[in-house]
Amino acid sequence: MTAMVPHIPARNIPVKVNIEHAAPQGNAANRTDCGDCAIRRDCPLSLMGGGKDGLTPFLHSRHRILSRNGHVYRQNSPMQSLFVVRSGSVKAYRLSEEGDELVLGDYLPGEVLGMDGCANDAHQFSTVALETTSVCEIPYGRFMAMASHAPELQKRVMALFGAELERSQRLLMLINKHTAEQRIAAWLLQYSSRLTRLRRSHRSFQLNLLRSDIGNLLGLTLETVSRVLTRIHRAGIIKLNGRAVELNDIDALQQLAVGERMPESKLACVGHA
Amino acid sequence: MTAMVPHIPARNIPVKVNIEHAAPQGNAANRTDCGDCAIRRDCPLSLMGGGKDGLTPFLHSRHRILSRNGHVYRQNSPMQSLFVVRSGSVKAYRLSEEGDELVLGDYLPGEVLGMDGCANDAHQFSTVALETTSVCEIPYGRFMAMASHAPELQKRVMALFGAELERSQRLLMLINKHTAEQRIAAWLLQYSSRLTRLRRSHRSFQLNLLRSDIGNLLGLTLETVSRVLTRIHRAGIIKLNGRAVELNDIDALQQLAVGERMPESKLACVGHA
DNA sequence: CGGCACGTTGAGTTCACTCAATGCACGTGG
DNA sequence: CCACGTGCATTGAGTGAACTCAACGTGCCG
Repeated sequence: MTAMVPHIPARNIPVKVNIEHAAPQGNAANRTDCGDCAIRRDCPLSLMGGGKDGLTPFLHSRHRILSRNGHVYRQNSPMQSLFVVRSGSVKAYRLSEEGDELVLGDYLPGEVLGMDGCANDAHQFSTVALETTSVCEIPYGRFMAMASHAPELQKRVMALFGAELERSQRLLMLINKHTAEQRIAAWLLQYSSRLTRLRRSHRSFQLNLLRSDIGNLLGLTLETVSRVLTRIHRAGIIKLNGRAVELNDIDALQQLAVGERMPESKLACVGHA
Repeated sequence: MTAMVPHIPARNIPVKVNIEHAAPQGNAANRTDCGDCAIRRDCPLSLMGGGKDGLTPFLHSRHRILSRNGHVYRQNSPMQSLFVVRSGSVKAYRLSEEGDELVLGDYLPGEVLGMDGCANDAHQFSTVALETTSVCEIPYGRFMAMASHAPELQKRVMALFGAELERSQRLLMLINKHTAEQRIAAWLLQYSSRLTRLRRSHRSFQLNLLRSDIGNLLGLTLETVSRVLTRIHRAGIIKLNGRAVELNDIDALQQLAVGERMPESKLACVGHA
């Protein structure tokens, strides 16, 4: 068996964080400007390029830098802003009445947090940084005020809502009717394709969630996640090294995701090497 | 064992349907008026009582009567309207790429359908009448146009979205971390409390979903649903007769829902009678 | 060094699944 | 009228996928 070498430092991840788009700290009180933003091309809330002059001057959006385990907002807290992830990643989770955690998903740069609070002005779940993370905060009230005069913007709000719904329905579908192998394969593929949108490598990436989080998200135990991942690894379909993942055979992964059994040949030809 | 007597006719349910609030057919081309609507007190989209004069004159909302298995709208069809259930009930389901059905929930009178289409102007799931059902159709475009001038209305739209999200997250939570018994107990309780809002009996009601639908919704097989229901029935916690349900011991049901084991005494004292 | 967080792996169990048979109510057509 | 098919539900027997419990490895940090 290969030695298990989690390469990602555990506690406080000092990994490469694209701090580049963080405005110079201590300057202008964190005021951000869409014009300066490195992800403005991908930002669903930016109006840059839409012909207008950008949201910032009207909205006074600000950025915030969070370190690992820092909360963007907490369940039941009043809803005041939307947040766009600029760099890093964020986990959404929810505590049940009985106190156990349910992971609902994760957010990557260019994705929007906070829609869960629009219902009754209180957030339905908590969101926490998985690593050092920069978010752009957009006051919800002003944003909606603008939106009501700009059909273009209103449409985007709706689209965001839809995305949120779609996200949770996909998950439901995945959990409801699929095996552990299918869930994990599908999740890896989905994660990969989200990276593509970010113009990052979709073949080789780091998982930002712990095994326990993945399990929690997909309705599995962490042990099962671990077992399935190493099984797929041993079949040669992915390469796995702690949280580092490489997708060697995306087709095979897709086969797994739709319920095809793992090819025995794959299992054999790797052996115990 | 008690004889199994499904009391509900199967194919085309001729059950008492509150046709009462259906405007006189053939008159005024189905035009409805919130002022006449029997559920206006419970209607989340009516402005009656909000001080204004009701939505209808502006919106030209109409009602539609569907018989069992009639679709309100279908997955991927363009989104044009919101619908309020006035009587009857509606099932929401979604077909995956592989073609299998996932039940997402059901809608009772006073609940709003159609929010799933706001994302990209196409519905994310299908909705179909479970029995003879009357819905009120509200043109989405006009509704949103009104909403952008009436913050009161805009708030409601947001609340509807939130409700939709909440709904799907609750389901996720139920499926992700709970046993068959817990899922069914919790679902029964939730259903019961929805009936309370309708001022119907929350102790005694008819299930509008088939066993297979319930299973599909809760991530179980229909056999498991059947087994669990009869087990709870035999424990004396509910009374079950086909689709007719009576909650005898709501406390015990709540215990089940949070994972308490079924009291042996209950199992014993009913025996095989 | 010891403690901790995270991950992997094994052994045994169990809950929900699959497959299959049966029962009831209803509708249809001879 | 009965015979038959169909839709829905119940029930049993056997299986298996994922669970629980438990041990151990690794790397980090105080």
